[in-house]
Amino acid sequence: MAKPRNRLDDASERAHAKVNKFASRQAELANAALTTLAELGYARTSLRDIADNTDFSHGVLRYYFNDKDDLIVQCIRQYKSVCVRRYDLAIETAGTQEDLLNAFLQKLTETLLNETKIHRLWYDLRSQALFDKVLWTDVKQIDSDLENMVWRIIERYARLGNSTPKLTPNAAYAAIDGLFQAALVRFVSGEEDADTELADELRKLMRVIV
Amino acid sequence: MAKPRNRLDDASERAHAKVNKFASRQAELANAALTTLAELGYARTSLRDIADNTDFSHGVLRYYFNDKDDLIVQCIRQYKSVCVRRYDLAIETAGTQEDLLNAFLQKLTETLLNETKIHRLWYDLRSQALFDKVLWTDVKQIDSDLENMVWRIIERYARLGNSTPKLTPNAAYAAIDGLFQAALVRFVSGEEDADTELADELRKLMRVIV
DNA sequence: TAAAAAACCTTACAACTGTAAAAAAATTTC
DNA sequence: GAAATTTTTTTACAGTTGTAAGGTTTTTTA
Repeated sequence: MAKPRNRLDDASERAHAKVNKFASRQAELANAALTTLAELGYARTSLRDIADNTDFSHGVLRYYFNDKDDLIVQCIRQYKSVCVRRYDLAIETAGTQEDLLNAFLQKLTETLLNETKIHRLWYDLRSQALFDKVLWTDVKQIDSDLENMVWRIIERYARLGNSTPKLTPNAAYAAIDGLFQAALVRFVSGEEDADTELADELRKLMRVIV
Repeated sequence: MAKPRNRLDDASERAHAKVNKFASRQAELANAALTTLAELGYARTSLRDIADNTDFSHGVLRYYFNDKDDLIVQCIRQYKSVCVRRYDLAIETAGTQEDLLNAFLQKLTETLLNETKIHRLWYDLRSQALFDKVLWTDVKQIDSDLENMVWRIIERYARLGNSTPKLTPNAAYAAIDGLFQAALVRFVSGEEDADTELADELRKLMRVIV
């Protein structure tokens, strides 16, 4: 039986809707900011640049975010939600070591080619966080999430091959991330086969670290 | 027998001295810029910030460098000259695999602790280069020099142990650099034992990649 | 539907940016 | 030691920055 609605319910529903609307507008703007930042980089992006990629004026950004850092932190969180569970399906469905590795490398090279600029931004922001304490907490959180993601893959890879990882989660992520970053650098600088090189290198690396 | 000096010799000597003086003043300023950049990061450093770390006014920077990018490129070259041959002596004198690894890790953890800010700047500039083509050539050159340096170590390490490297120079450098970068992040964020962790992780990594 | 509130836009501002030109000081030249 | 040149400082400038305040429009409220 439906609850009879009274004035209080109406008010709280409206309030709720308002919060949601505010949040979704925030997300919309953060998304536009993400695009702009990915294009220009942290150092070269102004609030006006970001606003130019929306239907709003740059003053509106001040309405939805306390300041520029606040906006960028929201951006980072937006990024996180996109990238952190990318490989989970591949991990679960893979039945053999080779399947798992193929699925992982497939996704990884795919995102290297298709989301190049976002990855470029990620490394930019991670560097910035070393100078700007405000960004630090969120960046660290994403890095940790990525590390966990990589470790889930490594653990499953090891289990499927009846072996054990030879590195700590820390080191395994750092090494794989290093290879990805280097491949990104190569790809941005015009090497078209950066993706297949990355896959080859990662195959060799996986072979020795588990 | 001393060559009799004539007017032409004098003139060319003076010209030479002048060039040297200009170059050494350039180097002096680039060095100050390096310090400031290391402190504040690329995005937050203005020409006035740099000049404040010298006895000169910010207009002088324009006299010695064409523009800001020119100054920063000189900075990067200054950095390169400092860092690229850091491990050569250790490589040459080491007689056993263990000696070599110890010497390498010793130097590496030392520079992690003592030159933290310069390393932080390096990763910052490498990220910037992905957005700014002007920085690209010099950054790429340093990256390549560092890769060669790491590869000399790996090759010698392998030879001393009668084994062969299991990764390409590319991948070996990327993995080791990844570990170093992660250790830098940990150290900057306050983990005091980041250096010993780095050493442990690198020992494990070296064991499996050659 | 009039009043109130929220959402959004325009404009303004003070600080800072890289660059440039002109003035001053120091050095070199003859 | 006067003139010319180089080096350095000062000052100026036009553009950009993040931020804020004051309106205007739109939506909600009663």
